Amino acid sequence: MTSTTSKIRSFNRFYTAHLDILSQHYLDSEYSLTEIRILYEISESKTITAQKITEILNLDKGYLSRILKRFLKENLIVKIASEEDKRALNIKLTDSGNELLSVLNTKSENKIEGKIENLNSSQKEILVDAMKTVRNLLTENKIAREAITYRHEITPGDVGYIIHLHGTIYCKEYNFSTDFEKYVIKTFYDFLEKYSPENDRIWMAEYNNKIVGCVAIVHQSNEEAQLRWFLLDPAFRGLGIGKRLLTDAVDFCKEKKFKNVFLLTTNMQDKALQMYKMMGFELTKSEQVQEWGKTFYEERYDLKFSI
Amino acid sequence: MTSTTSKIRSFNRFYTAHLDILSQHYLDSEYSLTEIRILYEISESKTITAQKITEILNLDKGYLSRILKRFLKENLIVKIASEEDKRALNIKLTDSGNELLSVLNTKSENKIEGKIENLNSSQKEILVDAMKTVRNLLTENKIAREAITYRHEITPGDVGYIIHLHGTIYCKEYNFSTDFEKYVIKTFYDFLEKYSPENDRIWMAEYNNKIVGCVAIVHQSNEEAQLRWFLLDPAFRGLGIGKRLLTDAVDFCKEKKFKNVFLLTTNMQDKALQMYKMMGFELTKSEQVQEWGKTFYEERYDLKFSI
DNA sequence: TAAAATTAGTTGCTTTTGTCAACTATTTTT
DNA sequence: AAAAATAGTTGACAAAAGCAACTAATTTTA
Repeated sequence: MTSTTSKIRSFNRFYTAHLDILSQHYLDSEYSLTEIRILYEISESKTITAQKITEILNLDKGYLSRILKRFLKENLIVKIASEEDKRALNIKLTDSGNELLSVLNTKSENKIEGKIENLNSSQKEILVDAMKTVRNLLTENKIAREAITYRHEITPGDVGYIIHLHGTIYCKEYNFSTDFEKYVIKTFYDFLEKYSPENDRIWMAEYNNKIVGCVAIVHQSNEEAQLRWFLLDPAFRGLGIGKRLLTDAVDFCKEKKFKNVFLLTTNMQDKALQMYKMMGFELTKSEQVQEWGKTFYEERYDLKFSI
Repeated sequence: MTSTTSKIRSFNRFYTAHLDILSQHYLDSEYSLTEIRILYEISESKTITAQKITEILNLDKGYLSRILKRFLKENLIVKIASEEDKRALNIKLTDSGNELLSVLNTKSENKIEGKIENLNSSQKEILVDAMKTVRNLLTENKIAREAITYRHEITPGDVGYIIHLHGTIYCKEYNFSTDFEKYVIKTFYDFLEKYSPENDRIWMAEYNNKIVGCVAIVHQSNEEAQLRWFLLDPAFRGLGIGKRLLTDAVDFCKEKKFKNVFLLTTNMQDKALQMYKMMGFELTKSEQVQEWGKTFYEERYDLKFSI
């Protein structure tokens, strides 16, 4: 068994080598990698103090001072005495500094282009998405709440993906067989047959353009609706996504003036049950059944809206 | 619009900073990053020549020679005269070299552990998968044929994912509406209702544990079968996956002694049509229809097996 | 098969890169 | 108003890396 950590270390070694190759071309130029990074930082923030650069790039101030001195002599930067702090100097790129950087950037981009030239556009998308995921997870040391987006219009692929999530998650967590997925497929087919954009709605939570959680309200009559397909990818629990989805669903029921909303679940879904109860749902029926390769209680929960 | 290249550059800068932070701890030890990498390379290949190390790590041989001299003095390595080439020396780690490296490795792993401690196991899986994808795409500058795996047992989640692929790909390529996905859901439900493991089969091609292509054979009688759901993610075309899937499907038909296999498609699927024809399928029917928000020809192709 | 070219590794010398501490001028804290 | 901290500069120095000349062995070539 190789642990997560050692897989990450392996990736780190790989990426170190990869970055080394990309930075080779700087040897052609008369500037070192550090010098170019300094130029890049100056360009990024338009105007910056030396102090700030040492912080960002972890450089010794004496070392940086000398590099900036050279840049000044070569007319790549200008130093402008700061108004607020007379000790500090605001550093800016000159036109020729900008030009140099843009030449170097182009070279760097060509080098990268060469590394991905055989990938088609979909593959490039896969690459960029994966990088985004790596960055997100490493930066935050968690999945950022802000990285989760919500929507409720059904677009092609959504229903299939939600079925897929049901199949995999229920198999992983409760060891349900493929029969369960077949059952979900049936429920979705029936739903789509009777789908009324007015009275039915599916909410989806997404991370990196992938659905990670969902819930739906399906009207049964003008008075009653069913809450269905409440599901959250285990990787995305504890981020308030479930609460947000359920709240949206219940709010929709109120807005549509349903008098009652119910849901069918099993006694196994402990996490979901907890949330249902928190939203005010109450157990109204419980029955032992044997299905999808398991024995469990099928339960009905109801939430009545008082007038 | 930010291009792929600039997104990659941005990731590179991010990861450079990330690696810098991780390597900070080497400042505590009396060895430089280069020296540790050398030790690591020696340990990896059990026994290695100096020449090989210079190639792998891009080091000057004079520089390396001196580092190895220090390692020798400190009893971290031994140099054993090579039998085959009397100029060369085989380098090996001593016990204390191994010990040092393992201490450093543990430190490095702790540092990484700290970076991911708030991720749960599913999130760690997502991270590792994403790294694998990045690595795969950058190393090969293409998707490696060997990275594609094939299987034909239906596991939970498969059917949902295949429906999802149909929905997204047909929308992307032919602008089909969600009605098409609904139709696919119906076809799968019907299939699962009558599914016979003996006479029906679905083949799936996977990359990184994700389905990227599929095809199925559905028996109609003892004599005839239908080929269905032939689909390939655009990112994975041109790798021979389609051919492999179709060949498997046709071979299965031969094995099951069907006399005829047919498929229904549209005139729009030019790429798939080409492959069908290559496999020996012939057009037997063509009819104009208006569906899923488009007008097109629905076509039937047949492949008869001569006795 | 002997001379020429190449290769693995070492060593002396040099440049580049980076560190440390002392210093000035200014700002912030007490 | 004095003390402490901060932005930046400079001199001295050490570490990291590169270059070229050299030895000894191996491979190529003619």
